[in-house]
Amino acid sequence: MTKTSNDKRSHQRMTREDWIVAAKSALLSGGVEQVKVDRLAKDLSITRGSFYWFFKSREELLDALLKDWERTNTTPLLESMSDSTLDPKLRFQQMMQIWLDEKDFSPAYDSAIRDWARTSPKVERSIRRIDSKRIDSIKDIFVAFGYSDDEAFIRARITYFHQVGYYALHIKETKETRKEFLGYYFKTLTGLEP
Amino acid sequence: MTKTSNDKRSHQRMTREDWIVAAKSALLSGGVEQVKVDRLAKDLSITRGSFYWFFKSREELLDALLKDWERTNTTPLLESMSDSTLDPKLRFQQMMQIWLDEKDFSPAYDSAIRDWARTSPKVERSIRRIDSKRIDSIKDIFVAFGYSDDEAFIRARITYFHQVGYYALHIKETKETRKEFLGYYFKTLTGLEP
DNA sequence: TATATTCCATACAGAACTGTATTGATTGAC
DNA sequence: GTCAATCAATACAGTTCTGTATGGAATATA
Repeated sequence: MTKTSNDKRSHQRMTREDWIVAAKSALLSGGVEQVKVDRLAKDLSITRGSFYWFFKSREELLDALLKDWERTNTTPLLESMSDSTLDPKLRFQQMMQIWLDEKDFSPAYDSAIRDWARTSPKVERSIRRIDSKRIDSIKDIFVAFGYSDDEAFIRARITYFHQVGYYALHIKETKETRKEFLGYYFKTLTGLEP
Repeated sequence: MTKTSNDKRSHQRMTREDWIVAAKSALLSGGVEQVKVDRLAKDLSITRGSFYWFFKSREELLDALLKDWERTNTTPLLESMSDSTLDPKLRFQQMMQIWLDEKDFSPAYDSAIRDWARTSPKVERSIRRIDSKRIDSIKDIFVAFGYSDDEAFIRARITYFHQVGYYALHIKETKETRKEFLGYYFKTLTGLEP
């Protein structure tokens, strides 16, 4: 793991948050199995003595990490999608914009949590709940387009699963390239002309 | 890991293949980080002495596992999709059928390898190559439908990424439910009436 | 400046793994 | 049945991790 060492010593003393940040970074770059208090300490140039002052165990850190994800990566996204007063076309475009911007929302964080869910029932439950909420929100948009409940549901699925798949493949493209395709995405997913 | 112990002793002596099968099972249920020669041995009720007779190291086992995936889970699928003499509508339906059947192809195996790719450049290269081939094959179908190169490409992406996302979410549905939705999938993805 | 609180270093015990080396048991070929 | 090849058990050394216990340093508060 040749990772840029996040030396924190220069800063001052450690906080609980610092450990979570380091854990997140390790999770993103290598999955849960790489977030070891051992390595985090080395990365932060500090000893595990500090860690065990802030956390009871590694598990407690992982719990905190999951909470961090929920707080920073799911609530804002959902809120930004649920303004039902707007024109559906606009809502759809706004959604695509959020996926594209990767500002209010980090796809990499999402993917990492999804991988983790594979081996942790706790995480599995958490992400399943979030996925359902997101799909429902997207479905609302298609209902507003005038589609039947069933078709709106399938279109929402295709839209959402497509995003998940896109991130799962770790495609590397510039935002410009992605923007060029936006028209076709709109046409296919909504079934309407752009 | 409450896993059904694949006790092999009753059978007879171990083979290289037996270890790979056990490794695959561990990979599927818990990711690469769970395939430890230690645990495999315990699961097979044998000692690691056997393992190190067949394999130089754990890494050699993982290499063999990746090869197994390529051999059993990619070649057959691609071949079944590339019969360009057929009607595109039929080809599309055949493809959907393969995803649905999960016979010539194991989505779970695919997902597990994809997770693994996150931490292994070797695996990453492998799956990236396969993904490209698959997307190309799907694109061919949309081109046969009469779509432009660009639009065919995007529709292929949506189709494929959607599948990847579907499996990444570990959705649990009966095949009957999935079949009911097939019409809407066809309509959305191909832009045509079923 | 005393002193209590907060934070960190160090040392220890132990689990879970990898890999090597050696010997013992089983099997097939003759 | 002998003997060589194949497969497996055991013991050992070493690494990477977790968690505990304890003492010492830094910081805030009085």
